[in-house]
Amino acid sequence: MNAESKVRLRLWLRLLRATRAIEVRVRERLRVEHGATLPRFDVLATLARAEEGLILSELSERLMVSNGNLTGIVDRLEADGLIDRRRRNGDRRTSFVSLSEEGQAVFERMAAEHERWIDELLADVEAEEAERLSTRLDGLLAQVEAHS
Amino acid sequence: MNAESKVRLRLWLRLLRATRAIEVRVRERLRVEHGATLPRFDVLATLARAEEGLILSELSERLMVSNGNLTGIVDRLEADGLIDRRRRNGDRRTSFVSLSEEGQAVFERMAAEHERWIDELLADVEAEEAERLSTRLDGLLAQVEAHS
DNA sequence: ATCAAAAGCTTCAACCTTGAAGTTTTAAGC
DNA sequence: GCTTAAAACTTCAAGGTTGAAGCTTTTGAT
Repeated sequence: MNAESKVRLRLWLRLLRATRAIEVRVRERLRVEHGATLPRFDVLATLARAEEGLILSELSERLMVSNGNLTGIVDRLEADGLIDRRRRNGDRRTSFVSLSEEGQAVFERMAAEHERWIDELLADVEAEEAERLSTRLDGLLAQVEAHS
Repeated sequence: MNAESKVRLRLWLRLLRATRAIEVRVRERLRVEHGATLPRFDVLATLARAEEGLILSELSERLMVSNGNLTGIVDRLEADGLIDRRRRNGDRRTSFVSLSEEGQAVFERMAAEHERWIDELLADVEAEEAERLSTRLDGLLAQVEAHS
């Protein structure tokens, strides 16, 4: 293995560690302050960004999780009254999902706090630096996704 | 919420997406080519780096997962003969864990491929760029960990 | 119109993950 | 020495996660 591969490997390990560190803290907060989990929050956030709603498979693609996984999470969110589920375009295969009124309200409260937590956690990252890093991670994502 | 917090939020979201994208691909490869999972690989990798071995709680801290979680993973790795478990310093509370000979061999094979996969996935990231990003993520991790 | 293939879900078993509660063992204070 | 606190695990229930297998519905090719 050449030296470049070591450097890339290190990048991947750091990426994973940094992400996990933040993830652990966000999970904890979501649980303690909202009785929520990260996957549930992610689903609500993705729906909130989608305006109209999404079919399940679109949701699973955006979240990068399996379809089977989403079935369960969405089941529970629906049971809790946070999302609505209906058919789309008369296609009887699809499950079109959107935020309920309550889901919208609940999400907005969580999202505002979530933004605050991240702002606190990353307080020492200058805006410019954050911008730069974001751009690079975006590029990185694009490259990774180009591989199949 | 001010503009800076939006930028930081975006950074976090990008971090998460990039990490997940890589993670999904690594998981798939580990499964298909080695019948392994990421958590198992992570445990082996951490032990391989530790030379002597580690007690469970040290392992859980490094991996940023709960103690209860590790019990199960380590149970299965032990059952598969990849790791050894014994007492340390006569302390009968601790579970001191290390790679078995087979575990060492299995890990080395996986690690070499893992490095290759990452090298392929991140092929378009220049070494210098990777270096820079790593350093920044390291700083970011330190800042996050400073928050409790 | 027919029928094979694809799309969209759901179900399932196995594993991962968590935090809370409980057990055993060690350390600390008196 | 005794007793309380702390440390290190394990167990457990609930939820998340996956890929494989299976079901229904739609699409596309003929």
